Amino acid sequence: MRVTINDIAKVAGVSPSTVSRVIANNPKISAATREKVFKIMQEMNYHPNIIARSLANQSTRIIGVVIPGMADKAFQHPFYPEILRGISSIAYKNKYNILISSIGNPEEEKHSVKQFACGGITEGIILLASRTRNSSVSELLKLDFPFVLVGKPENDHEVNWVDNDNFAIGYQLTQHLIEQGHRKIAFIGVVPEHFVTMDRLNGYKQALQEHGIPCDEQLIVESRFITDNGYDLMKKLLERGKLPTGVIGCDDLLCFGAMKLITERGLKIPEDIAVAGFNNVPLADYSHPPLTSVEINAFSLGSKALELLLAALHSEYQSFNRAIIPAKLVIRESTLSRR
Amino acid sequence: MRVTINDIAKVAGVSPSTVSRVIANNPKISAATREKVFKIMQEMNYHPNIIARSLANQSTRIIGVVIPGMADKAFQHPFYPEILRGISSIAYKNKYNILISSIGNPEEEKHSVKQFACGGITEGIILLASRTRNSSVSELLKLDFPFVLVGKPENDHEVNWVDNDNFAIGYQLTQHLIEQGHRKIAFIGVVPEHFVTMDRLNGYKQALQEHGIPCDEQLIVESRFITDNGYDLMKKLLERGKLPTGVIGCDDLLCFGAMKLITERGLKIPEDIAVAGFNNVPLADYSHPPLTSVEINAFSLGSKALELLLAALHSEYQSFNRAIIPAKLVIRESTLSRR
DNA sequence: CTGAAAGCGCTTACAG
DNA sequence: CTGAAAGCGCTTACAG
Repeated sequence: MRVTINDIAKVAGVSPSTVSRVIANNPKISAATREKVFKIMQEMNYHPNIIARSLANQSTRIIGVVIPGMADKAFQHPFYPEILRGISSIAYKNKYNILISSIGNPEEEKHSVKQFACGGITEGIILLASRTRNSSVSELLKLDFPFVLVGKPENDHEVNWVDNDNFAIGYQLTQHLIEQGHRKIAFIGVVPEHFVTMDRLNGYKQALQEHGIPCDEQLIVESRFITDNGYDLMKKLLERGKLPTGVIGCDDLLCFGAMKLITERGLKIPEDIAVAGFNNVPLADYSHPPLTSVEINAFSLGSKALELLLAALHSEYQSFNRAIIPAKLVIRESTLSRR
Repeated sequence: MRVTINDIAKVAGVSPSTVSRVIANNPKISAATREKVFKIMQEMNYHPNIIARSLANQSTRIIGVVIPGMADKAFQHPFYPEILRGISSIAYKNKYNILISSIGNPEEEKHSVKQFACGGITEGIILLASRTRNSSVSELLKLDFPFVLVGKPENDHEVNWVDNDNFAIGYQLTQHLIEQGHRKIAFIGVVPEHFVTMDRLNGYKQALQEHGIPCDEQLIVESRFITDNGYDLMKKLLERGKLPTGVIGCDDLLCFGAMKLITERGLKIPEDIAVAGFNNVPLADYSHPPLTSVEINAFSLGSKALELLLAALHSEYQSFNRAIIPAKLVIRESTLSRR
């Protein structure tokens, strides 16, 4: 069916080895035969079979991306496409391809990870963390298969990982609100199983403490899922009889919901309540008022993750590396008191 | 290094063929040897090499997904993850894997498409349309490689494709506004190169016409990119001296921007201006006020696309199929006049 | 500079 | 029910 190396070898009157060497740009081939073979390859519309090459080379140039959150609606967060873009940009530069896990539930995730790691399809895996206890991490560790985690692992030392400094981010955003004169600052959307939210919360607590503001646990609203909506969380907060002057939401999307409730209650943002989020989603600019947030550079999280992975694959010596991607406070109207 | 079929054959004292048959669950193998071989496979932690199997089978069970819009920020639209989820759900059920194109610019896209199609890695391709003139379509057509387009092609007849009926959707949404008493309805965000937006616009025009409302071209605001923001488009509209009572944005995200400007100008939604969009992004529920939109079922677009592709791959006879995914008007406060 | 041969790890008619 | 052999389409030491 398809044109193979043998077909063009025959037509060119050379051996398959020679054709292979022409393709590989082996310098030992004479210019004459190189030309001749190339011409015939063109004419016969030859394209190397990547699978065969992978088998012979023992190298597939495919990396797997496992997205645990893909099952649920959270996957619609702009964060994920940005990470994928980042991964993809580095993949292209290094002639790698990206295989993504097709997963609905944790069962399928496990299966995907196993298949990627044991099936010899992928050379390495990028795992997008979503839960604190990620069984895929221990699985990959057990298999001794190269991978990079996007997000903080349970144990720093045996894993390659990339993340923001979420503690610092939480601290920074809280400090910004304190500087704007707030002392009653709520923190909504903490999911205890998610390191990200816990780290941000701890940053918040630290900032309060350093400014001599006692931490009121009643101002902290937990959430069971990262997808819970801010509207309900905000409502829960108000039902506790707490009326903060500032609200930090663990994600911008939560903030939009919270802002809706605040407005419905006839309160003004930022005059009555300032609101700030994390992740700087594109819409943060277009909410009403525009939302102060923290740009986490998801693109860089992705590209750096693949860089680490490729480094690990091509390095002779094993080491466990970590990369912290800088984040940046983006101040908008939702936290600007006009005093 | 890795355990191969030969290794376990030796240990089990059978031939590699037998091991292969055990793996393939060939019924001709005796229960006894089956058990024995399975046990040793377990003990030795054997996993078949997918690449080798692909080469022998001439079947990779990998399908490629090419995302032309991946280059730009538009990829952050919740639409894409949803499509991917849809594709992925069907992929998992059919034991297929998904390879995504790593592309930044049209050049890279072309390269990806060629590689996927000619390299023998993927058995078929799902192409997410983004431009009217998609060179990848003609490329794949020329290569006679199986693919399904998500979005409407230039020529219906030679392509498998999946889409919503965007004309009907545009019509439906416009009619809803007309029913709410609006006669001065603007339509913003038309990108002439995008079939989607043109079809929706034509539906709008048709609805106006059927209700005896003359179409005022001044009320239609074009956009150069799908990523243009609604804030600016809305501003452009108002600068023309046109003050509609209803605004339809070609995408919900545009509407959020438009709503921001409207509110800034001291106008009320929906009392002064009703706003409605398409695509029903998750945030439509949480905007202020909640945004009327059209649910396009992106998940189904994706899953149906893969279903069509698999059908095409496994069918003996070639045919060009088309699937229209139903959409549903979701009415929220942004268009509910309280008269 | 080029070719014959072995090998990558599997599958599958063909015999028996 | 099982094995020996050929083959999938490449690559790459080894000779020459």
